[in-house]
Amino acid sequence: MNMPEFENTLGQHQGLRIAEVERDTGIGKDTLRVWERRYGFPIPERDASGERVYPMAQVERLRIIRRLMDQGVRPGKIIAQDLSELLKMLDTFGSKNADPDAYVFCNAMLKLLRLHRSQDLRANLNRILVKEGLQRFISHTVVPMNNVVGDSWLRGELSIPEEHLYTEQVQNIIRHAIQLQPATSQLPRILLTTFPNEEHGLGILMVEAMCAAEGAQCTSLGTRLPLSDIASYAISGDFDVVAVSFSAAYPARDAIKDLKQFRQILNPRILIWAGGSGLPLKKGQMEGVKLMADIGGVSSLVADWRRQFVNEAQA
Amino acid sequence: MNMPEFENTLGQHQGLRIAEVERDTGIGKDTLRVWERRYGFPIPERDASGERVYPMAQVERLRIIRRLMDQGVRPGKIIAQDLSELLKMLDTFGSKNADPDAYVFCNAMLKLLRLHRSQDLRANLNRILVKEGLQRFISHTVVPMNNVVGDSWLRGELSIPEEHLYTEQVQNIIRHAIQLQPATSQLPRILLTTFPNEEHGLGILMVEAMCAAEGAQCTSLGTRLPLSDIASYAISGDFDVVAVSFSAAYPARDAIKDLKQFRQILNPRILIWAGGSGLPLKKGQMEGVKLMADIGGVSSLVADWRRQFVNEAQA
DNA sequence: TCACTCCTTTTGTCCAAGACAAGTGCTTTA
DNA sequence: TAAAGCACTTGTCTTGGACAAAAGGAGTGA
Repeated sequence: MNMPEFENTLGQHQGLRIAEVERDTGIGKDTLRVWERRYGFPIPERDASGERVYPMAQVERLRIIRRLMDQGVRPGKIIAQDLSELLKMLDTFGSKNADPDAYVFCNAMLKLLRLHRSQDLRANLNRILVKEGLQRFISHTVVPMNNVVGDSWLRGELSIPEEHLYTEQVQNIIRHAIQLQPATSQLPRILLTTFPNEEHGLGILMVEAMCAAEGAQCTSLGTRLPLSDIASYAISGDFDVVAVSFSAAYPARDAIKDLKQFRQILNPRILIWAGGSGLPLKKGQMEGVKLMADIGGVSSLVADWRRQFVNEAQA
Repeated sequence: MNMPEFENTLGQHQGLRIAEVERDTGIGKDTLRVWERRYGFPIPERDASGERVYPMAQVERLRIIRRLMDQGVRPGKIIAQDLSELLKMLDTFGSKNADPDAYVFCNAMLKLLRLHRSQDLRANLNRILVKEGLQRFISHTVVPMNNVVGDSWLRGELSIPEEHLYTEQVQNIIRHAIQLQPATSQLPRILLTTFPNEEHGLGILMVEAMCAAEGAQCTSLGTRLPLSDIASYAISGDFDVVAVSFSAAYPARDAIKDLKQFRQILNPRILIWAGGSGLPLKKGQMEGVKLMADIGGVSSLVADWRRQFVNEAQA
């Protein structure tokens, strides 16, 4: 039962133990050891009893590698590479900024974020929400901001706390707006959640906001729900749709694989709506699975569903 | 790269892999293996390639063992014991329901939860919030409900989706109430978050609610933030206090260890407030770390801080 | 009765090197 | 163009041993 081993005086942490590196980078212990064996990185120092101690520099580099891998780069290509190479590679990843107006606004918000002016950030976002309405706020403000924030984070221009702060603020605002919606009994009944490996709840919250604004009955179960539990809850609660989202960090193939598996165990009567940047849109359609290509399309998805439902009811 | 392995048809998962057991019980892979060797439990089955497959029954039992250990029981005493013995022991630890009124109310809410009547659940909770006020709502309604829900879940009377639903509803209500608080510039400035292994945000949200109601400046960064990032953000944002919470799922051992480590890297000027059921309260005080034994005490913690701050300012 | 030290037992984490299967990507074939 | 075969990549699991921190207990002295 070994100790954190924070070196000598005054919180100078010179290195982390393997369990701590796993915590901070999300890379498993086994993986760290096998990388060392195979690729020659990271090569930690050893403490008095021969256990690995990872210098902070290596941990930082591991974080960068992790980010690149989240973008789909394969570890073998990058682990042994130079640090400057890694940083250069990070720059090549970035999303296309469509709307120039939004772009200007986003950068202003980004500046507030970097200055940790959370109050101002919230006030500004709230202002836009009131001005534009919930749905336009989501599709024309939150979505581009997510992209800008995501890109900045990728390049290391934003720290993790700053990224979290942004997410918290936006979530609060959206949740607040949803709460203000009057209770409804209109169809469809939509169940919202994410799969066990997806811990980001912002995506599904945005979907909920769009649907709630259309007057649909939304029930959110938060994140990380086992597939079988979602399926049984959806049946017992008589839902019409299960909506799930995938963040960019979700491995694209797993998304497809998990969706297929979920489609198999879910009652065929219930539709699946899937969205998020972790989803490869080009991939083939599945029966009974609608891909939400952009968040703006969710409104029309609800409308389409109602049209079909009415048709079936008439038939 | 082994798969989640959802067994054959219809989402009948007959067993879990060791990584999944770790995820669901919070007991580490190494620990599971060493228990098998030493105590003879759990003894999982093996799949075609010789890898451990834990039957659900064993996982359930592990959950119970885990819960008992969270209460301070030592593993050697209980791992080999009979299941009925374990359940009996668990009853002796059942959270003390002090207030009989609260108890009745909680069970009514529990019934709503089991019926998936989320609207009614929300309405009821909201009613209590309005009637009692935010702080009393938290300490006299949410806390007992958390206990009741936690106990029910442990005994398998609640499904995971039901537990999630509860958490979502309560979080929404509390977040909503916090948002309604006017902006303040009173001290202390409090930074709220959780450590990387703690994914439950309800605890820290409750703390935020208590502090916000006292007029303190609260900034929440959500969950799962690396220690070094918390520390640097707290310094750069000129915070007076960092508040963290530990759910019952957090290994008590790690809670102390991580707190010590964090205390070392955090600027000594900044206080740490730590709370939650994952925290062994009997444990010795640390310099510069206040333990929030019960959520009701948070208000007075803020008051104490202010008194001390004023004294120092006068000196 | 309490507080302290010393000693034994308990207990979680780490290590090493090997094995393996799922996924990827390249090449060949129809 | 698409399917099929094949080699390569990569994360996870395996075993049994080792060790240090924490907990419990015994003994001692105030």
